[in-house]
Amino acid sequence: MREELRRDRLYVAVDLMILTVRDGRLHLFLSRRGEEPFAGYPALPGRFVGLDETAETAVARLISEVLPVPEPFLEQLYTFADIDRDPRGRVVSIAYLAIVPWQKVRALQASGQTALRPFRVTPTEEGGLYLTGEDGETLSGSDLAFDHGRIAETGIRRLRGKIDYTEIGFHFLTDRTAFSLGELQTVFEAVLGMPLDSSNFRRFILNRYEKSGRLRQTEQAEKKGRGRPAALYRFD
Amino acid sequence: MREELRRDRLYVAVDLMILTVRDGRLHLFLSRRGEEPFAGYPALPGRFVGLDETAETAVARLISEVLPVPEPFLEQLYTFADIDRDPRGRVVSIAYLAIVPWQKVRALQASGQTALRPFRVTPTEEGGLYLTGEDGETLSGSDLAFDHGRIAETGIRRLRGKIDYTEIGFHFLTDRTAFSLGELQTVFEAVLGMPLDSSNFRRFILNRYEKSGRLRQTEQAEKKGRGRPAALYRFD
DNA sequence: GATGTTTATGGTCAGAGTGACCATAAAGGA
DNA sequence: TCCTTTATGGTCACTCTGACCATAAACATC
Repeated sequence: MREELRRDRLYVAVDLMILTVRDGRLHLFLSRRGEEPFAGYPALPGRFVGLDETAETAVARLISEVLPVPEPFLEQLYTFADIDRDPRGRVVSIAYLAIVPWQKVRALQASGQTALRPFRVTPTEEGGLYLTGEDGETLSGSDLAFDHGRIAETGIRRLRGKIDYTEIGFHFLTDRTAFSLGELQTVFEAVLGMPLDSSNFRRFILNRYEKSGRLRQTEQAEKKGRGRPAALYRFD
Repeated sequence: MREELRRDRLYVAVDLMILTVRDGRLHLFLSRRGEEPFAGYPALPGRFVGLDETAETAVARLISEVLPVPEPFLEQLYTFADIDRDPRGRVVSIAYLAIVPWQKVRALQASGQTALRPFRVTPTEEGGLYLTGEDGETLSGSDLAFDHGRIAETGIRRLRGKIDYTEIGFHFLTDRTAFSLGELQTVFEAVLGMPLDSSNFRRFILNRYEKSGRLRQTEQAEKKGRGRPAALYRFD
């Protein structure tokens, strides 16, 4: 979409918040804009919705272009339709939330299959947030292109609000691979931004998901590092 | 918007679910389409979003045209972007939820200021719903124009899910006018579709909202009909 | 190999919240 | 006056949750 946007019509785009938990911290993937407007600014990956695609297919195509992990978890977040949110013209943006396991991103990072960069997310007391890049670069919401700061704040708030009464947290872990409750707790702690009591956490999760059969303990046990080996579970 | 839609571009519309509680039942307001497509079908009121308006202003203008109650509660619901949802062309619809107190609608009804008709909402076990008009006309979701049945189902599900951990239920009652806990309970029962224990309900509401000061008991008491007069409360 | 560290797991206890009841208060109607 | 109706208040058992304490099973260090 290099050409100018026409001023006499209205466009629909999707913008995508891709989230992961890496090293016990919540991270958001940002691209860097190459073109005006906001050239050089960090931004959420986005694309225009074509006549031949739904919002969902547009998002699926977008993620396959910028971070091709198979079957990421997707959820529509909110639609932003302020008149002046894009200086090129009138663009209505349907924002989506994507959740990917860090483990799956890692291979893509190494082989250079993505230009996205992870930023550590630190929410502020007032509902805002700031973002820290791997090189230490620190951004606040207003440093993002367009209204992407506001979109990101909305997404983080949504995620935080949903994690303890939906199964959304499980999507940070690799599907079809067993995980320990400790790993799941790390996800929850990263999302909520506070430490949790492991004993209470385990009781909460097992009461909620094991009795209903959604979560099953596997035969295997953890093999690696320090500490007592954890039992491994499988979800769904 | 009588002219044809162009096939080479994309349009954005808002569709509005206006809900009220009347006689202890949840009602949804529907219009009847006068033109093709779906001429004669019941539908959610909607309008196209112009270049000079946000989605919010489009919704505000829409409701002032079809059901002019002052300051209705509005909340964005979901954006529907299926390719074939409108046979005229590609129309992306941002659905909104509006909540109005029945008392405020009544005057408009009497003076013929609205062509909308209230339909009693009855959700089914499977997440669908059917709608009953004042004349006994019964509709299922698939009897509505476009994908409005699906939109309505989404809205009802959202409302039910939110009523007991947000203050959304209060918006069914007249702002700036005191109400009894019995009236509030009627709202909750209508939304949830089941009777509640009045003693437990009162404890729930007072614990939740009175201690934080959002809900205050007024000096007044109910005057009317049978039974012990209720204390009147004011919210916010 | 004994000891300490680390992580996983299990249990207790008090307080909050909730559903199912029962009881009483205050009005109008028969 | 008695009955019905609605509002209000309280009890009791059960669940959920946060704050702890204790034990288990691995590795690390000396």
